[in-house]
Amino acid sequence: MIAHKIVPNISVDCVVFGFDFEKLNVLLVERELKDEKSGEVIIRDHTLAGYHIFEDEDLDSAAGRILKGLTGLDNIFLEQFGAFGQLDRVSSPRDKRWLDYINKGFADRIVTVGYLALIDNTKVTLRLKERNVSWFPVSMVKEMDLAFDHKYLFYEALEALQRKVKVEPIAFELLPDYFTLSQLQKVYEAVLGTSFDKRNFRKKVAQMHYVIALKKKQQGVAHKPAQYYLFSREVYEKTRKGRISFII
Amino acid sequence: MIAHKIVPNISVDCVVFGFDFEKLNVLLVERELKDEKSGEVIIRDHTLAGYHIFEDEDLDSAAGRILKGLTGLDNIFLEQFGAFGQLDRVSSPRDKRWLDYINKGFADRIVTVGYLALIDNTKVTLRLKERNVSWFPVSMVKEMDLAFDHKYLFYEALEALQRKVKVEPIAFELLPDYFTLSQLQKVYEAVLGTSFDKRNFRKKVAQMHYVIALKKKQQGVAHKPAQYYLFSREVYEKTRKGRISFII
DNA sequence: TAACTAGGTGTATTAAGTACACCAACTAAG
DNA sequence: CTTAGTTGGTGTACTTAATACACCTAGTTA
Repeated sequence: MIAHKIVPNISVDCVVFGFDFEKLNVLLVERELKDEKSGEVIIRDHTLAGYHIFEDEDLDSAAGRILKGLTGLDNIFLEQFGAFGQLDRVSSPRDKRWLDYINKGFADRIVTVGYLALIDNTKVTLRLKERNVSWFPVSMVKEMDLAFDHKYLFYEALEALQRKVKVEPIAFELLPDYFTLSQLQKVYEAVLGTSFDKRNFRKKVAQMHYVIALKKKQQGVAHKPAQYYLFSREVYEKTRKGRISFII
Repeated sequence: MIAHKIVPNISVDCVVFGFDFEKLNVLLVERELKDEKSGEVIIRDHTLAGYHIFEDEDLDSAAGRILKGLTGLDNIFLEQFGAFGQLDRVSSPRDKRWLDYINKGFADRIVTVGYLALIDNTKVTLRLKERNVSWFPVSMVKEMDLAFDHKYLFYEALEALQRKVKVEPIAFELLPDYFTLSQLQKVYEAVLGTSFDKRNFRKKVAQMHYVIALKKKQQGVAHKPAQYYLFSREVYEKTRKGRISFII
């Protein structure tokens, strides 16, 4: 492993969303600081997944590297949702204390680039517990105190997700390759915090020619088995409507 | 004037759009480098409006400061459209030469935060020529070589503008406080690069209750005088529809 | 074999998008 | 003072999408 040189004042934070067929979850890293002498825990709270960038990597690569480290996955959906450089980003006494202990060499003034990541829960669940990383329901995160300004970044990411999901086919990133229409509906409901009428929802999906029915059906479920569908990016790219209308 | 300490590896670039009732324009700064001995011009091309951030200012403040310097205006519409940290951002020989001469103290690896700015042309036109700054039609910029990766940033900003204008009432930022419906239509057409049917456009505007007819009319024009309208952000905020439908 | 569960379907109404043509009000030129 | 030129302003018919709403189906489990 090559030792990479860190850029001290630029970092990347990832807000990683996952869907467990019930609700939307966020990946948080537990931060724990023990007193050197007594061993007593001084700080225990949560942060987003983030780290400084290296001198020799792009921003996107840095985000990819961080996610790979936490989830073991490559090719995760990743998109910037903003850059954050408030002077008071690291303001609370506990954050300062943390930096005093841990981050000694790093600058006080850090600009962080926020990345929204969407992952298919069924592909992970793996190496999360080795590290102190776990899923938290979005509803719970809203009640938690996160380190630094990460609560703010979380909200910004959530809003970006809600904005984008209405306009781009990114909900599929939260589902496995094959999914049922009920699962698709639940993702939209979980992300947007609403509920849709089943028949109207399916009517809408029927217009999306890039959501394609498979021959497979569910098996071993205690009800009428549902049909599986897949999302074809290829068809999407070809048939996307160049709507030039505006809706404000 | 206080001397501010510069953050060497973080900068802000502004893509400033303006509308002259005909077409969309972008503000570019002429970059000129003369040979120290001969006085011969070695480099002459254009860049976006940008500069490094100061240690003691936020990103938004930095962007605001840069715009204030170029246009004299405060309270300009400003929004991030991305952060750019490619390793090869500064790649061409002329860019390297430029940095050798001018930017001696600065880092090679610079992350820049891109800001989209929209301004009402009628309020500027002022102090632009004192500095080597001027408006270029978007169509012309597409044909120009800009310094660094600024051509790329320009396209990213243009796309962000086109995306946002369809969904948020930002077209008004490009118009004076009072405007006619034809002017409003022309902004949309200039930004999106299309044309709309006049009657359908006006039908749509009629649904926007935050576009309010004034009693004033145009004067001294060689045709039927048009009515003036204004955009009320207040009404917009109150009446914006919480559409939870998705259109993909 | 009955109870349970989620899957799957159609119709009527309303709202919005689209295509399309003519008269009105003002100035400028003759 | 009349005409030409220019942009402003309006309405209708048709098509498409959004919404509201209720019942039968195909499996598993008790």
